[in-house]
Amino acid sequence: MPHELPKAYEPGAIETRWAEYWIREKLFHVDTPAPGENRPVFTLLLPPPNVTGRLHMGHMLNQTQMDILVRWHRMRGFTTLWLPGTDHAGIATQMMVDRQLRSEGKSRLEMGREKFIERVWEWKRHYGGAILDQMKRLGASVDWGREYFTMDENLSRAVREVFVRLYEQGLIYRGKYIVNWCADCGTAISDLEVKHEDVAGKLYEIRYPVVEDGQAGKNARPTQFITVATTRPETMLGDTAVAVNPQDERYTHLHGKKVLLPLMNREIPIITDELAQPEFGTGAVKVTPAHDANDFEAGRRHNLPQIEVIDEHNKMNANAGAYAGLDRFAARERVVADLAAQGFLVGTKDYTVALGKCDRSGTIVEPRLSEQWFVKIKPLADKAIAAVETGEITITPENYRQVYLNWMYNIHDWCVSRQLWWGHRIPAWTCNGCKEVTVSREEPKACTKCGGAKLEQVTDVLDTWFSSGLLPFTTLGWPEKTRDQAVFYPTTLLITAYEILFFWVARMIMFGCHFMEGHEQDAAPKKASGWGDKKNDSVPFREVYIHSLVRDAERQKMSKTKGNVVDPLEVIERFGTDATRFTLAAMAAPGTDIAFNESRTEGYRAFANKIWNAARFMFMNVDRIEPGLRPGVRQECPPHTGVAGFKTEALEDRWILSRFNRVTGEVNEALKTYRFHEAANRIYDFFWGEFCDWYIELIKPRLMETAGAETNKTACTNLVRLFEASLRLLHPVMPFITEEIWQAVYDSKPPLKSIALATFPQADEKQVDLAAETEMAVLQDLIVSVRNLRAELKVEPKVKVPIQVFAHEPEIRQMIEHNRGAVERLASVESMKFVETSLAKLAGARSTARFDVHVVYEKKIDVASESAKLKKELEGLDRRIQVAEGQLGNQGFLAKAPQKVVEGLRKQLEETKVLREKTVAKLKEISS
RNA sequence: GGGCGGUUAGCUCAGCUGGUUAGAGCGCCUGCCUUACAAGCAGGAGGCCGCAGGUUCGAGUCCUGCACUGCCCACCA
Repeated sequence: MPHELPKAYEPGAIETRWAEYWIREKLFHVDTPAPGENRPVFTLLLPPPNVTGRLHMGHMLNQTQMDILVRWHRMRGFTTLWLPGTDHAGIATQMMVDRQLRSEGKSRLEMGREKFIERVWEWKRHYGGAILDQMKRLGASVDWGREYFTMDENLSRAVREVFVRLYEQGLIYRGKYIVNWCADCGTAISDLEVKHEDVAGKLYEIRYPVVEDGQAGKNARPTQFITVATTRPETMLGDTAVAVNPQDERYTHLHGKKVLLPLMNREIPIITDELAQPEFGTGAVKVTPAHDANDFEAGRRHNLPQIEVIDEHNKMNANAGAYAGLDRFAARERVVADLAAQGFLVGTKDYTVALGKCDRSGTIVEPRLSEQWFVKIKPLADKAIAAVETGEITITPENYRQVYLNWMYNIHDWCVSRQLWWGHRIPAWTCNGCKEVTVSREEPKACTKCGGAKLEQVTDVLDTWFSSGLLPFTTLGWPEKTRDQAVFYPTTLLITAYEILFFWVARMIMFGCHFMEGHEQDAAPKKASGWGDKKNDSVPFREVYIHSLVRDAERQKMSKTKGNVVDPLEVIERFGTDATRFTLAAMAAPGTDIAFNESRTEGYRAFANKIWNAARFMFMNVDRIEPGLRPGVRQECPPHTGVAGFKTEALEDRWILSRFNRVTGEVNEALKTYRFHEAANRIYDFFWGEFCDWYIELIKPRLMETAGAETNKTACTNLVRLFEASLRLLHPVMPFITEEIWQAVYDSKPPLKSIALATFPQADEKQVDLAAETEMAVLQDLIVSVRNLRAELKVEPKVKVPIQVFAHEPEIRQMIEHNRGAVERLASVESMKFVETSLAKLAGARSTARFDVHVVYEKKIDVASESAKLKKELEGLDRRIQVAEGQLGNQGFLAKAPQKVVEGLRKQLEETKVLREKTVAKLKEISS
């Protein structure tokens, strides 16, 4: 008994079954190719999801696109490696476990570092695989045998190696600088982790009394003031200067003088510095080196003291005098009130301030002076700039190239230390004695400076992106020189969301270009699409494709707080993975965001259902006509790139084969340039609109017993062959349903373990048949015309009508004659008669340039509405003729337009004229 | 303050390098249970392609300005 498809298409069961099968059979496992093996290579790194993550639509879009390309390459014979893994996600994971502990009434601090980290590992073992399990439901054809975790021992070793090397190269330094401090997370964060938000705030103008020469300072009555403006009055407690611009003549007389800092009664100097811009405010600015990055720089230029007044919990500290212990915002209110009371507040203006908030906790970030580790970025950035400027790495869509470059041009040193416990601990040790820091691959036995044996490892860990930035080579065995590296590095492509262009992509490029300098990829990797013959093999990938953002149906960004997050698994549950994948692919026009619309997914489930039913139709016939065909096909199934063993007996055969090849060409072309939507739509239109709507309908008679055994057999074989090839064409987008039907085609005994290993169709020029396409178009036109007429004449659906056809070209007439059966069946025609003169003027007739067709049916014509309609038609035709004649009479057009366009227009004009004549005749007839 | 994108049918969107009559899905209207499929079939209505100029033989497509809208980047108090 052959493999049966159930009557109803139920994606759930099919999809989980095949997802499991693919993994169980290790279908996507890639062995390291031996030297000399010459298949082209396609390598792709999965952007590692956070271990704490849950699958969202962005992931699904990302993975759908990757999987489409991966399957497509694999089917085209590339050695295709798609490398999966997860990211330890420092802050996110630590926070999650923290929260868990708190709910148990425990605390991280009581527990201690070691116990805590153990606990995180335990958490990871339990829940860390969740997101990858979800991925499996998507059908992602990754090599599960190579799965990694960024905290794996080998990857951690590589991280230490990188850190030490950078340090030795002078590219890592440590120091006390202003960093973005998140009190909630209790750690420094990088510029990228700060999101600015415009908020209505105030600009406070405060006057500082100038200390006059010869006066005894504090007790003297001030005679003049200098007014500064600030949005953060509480920081004035830590002011150590007031700056004016050296060019600003308003303040020349104050150069070298001092002011008395209100509330603190501290004398601070007036300095001249570019920091103060004459145009802004009063032109004088307070300088707080410990709480503002600009002021910090100015402070260094002028050797100013750094007075910290806010601590790591955002509370005022002892240096804030009377304000100590207050929260920074409470302090602000108090400071402002006191300044006003003492007559120092000149005014308050409404002012929009760009508040920096921590990306993760939402807390307002405090610029804070603290000891951190930094990567000196310029030398790395220079290489990363060159790689993109020279085109050694291409970025698609192209506008992101400039975005990337602009960011790189203006890059700042990268603060890589984090005051967390979970992550890669910085491989540096502080000597208990002399406080010297030793950076080393292994724990040092003695201090490099004083020789002391008591050393303690620095408690900070590295920014998570530090380790993920290394993945393109560390996952391939670096720092060892491995065969994997030789083959798979540089990876071919990186597909990711715009959000992490700087976080991740930029860092990978910097690290890759730096650490893989001099690397040469083994064998000549064949290009998926034109990245040319660029020599630089240090780059982490040759191409970057930035996909769009998935929004909700109202174009709103999905976010948990808004509660508009669409859970992909829920959508999958209802419509199936294939339909959901298809939706994402079909909506993924490069550069435009996707407003995820469920009704689209519903439509694509209908498409899957259509495929399903077409398959059922096929099997129904195969099993009746040629029960041995299914295994038979298996036997004669060599790897082929198109439709093998297809016999072109009839017009529809030539036509569908031609269309298949054309569509195949278009699909391949579209995938080459990441035009997923185009690939998806081409297949959709072909399968539904051509294969199902026309081809299947047209061959039905040939499948009927009355047609005879030979005809039956050919039709049946053609159907199977074409279907099988279409499944391969569709497989990258809809892997599950295609696998299910493909396996059934071979009666569960396929020539390969999976359609995923079969060959992707390639267009064969020789099978493109223009004549067949033209003839078919006329035939379809004829059938549709009759259907139209029937509707117009309100012919009862069940009634078959006689028609008359006039075709002045003998070839066309002959072609229609040949396909008489098709016309009769598909247009509910009782009989078709050819006539020798035009039928154009008859009521109940329709004309095209190629033929007139008349439906013979008694029906009173509504003369008024009919002639109105004809007049409107005529107007349109006249307009077209006028435009065309105008163009063709234009010397400029004739001289400059391409031949093809001119000729096309001429032909169109001729046809329009024929049609016009027919319409005129008809109008005349009706009106008379 | 800089930069980028969007504006096409009631809704969601295609329309690549300018070229013959601007497309699709959903929705809507009419009619069909035509033995693969009602998650279907057949037919239909619906568009000054945001506005104003310009370049061109020819503009939804290129340029300029404007309007509305979204996003990103930024240490001007």
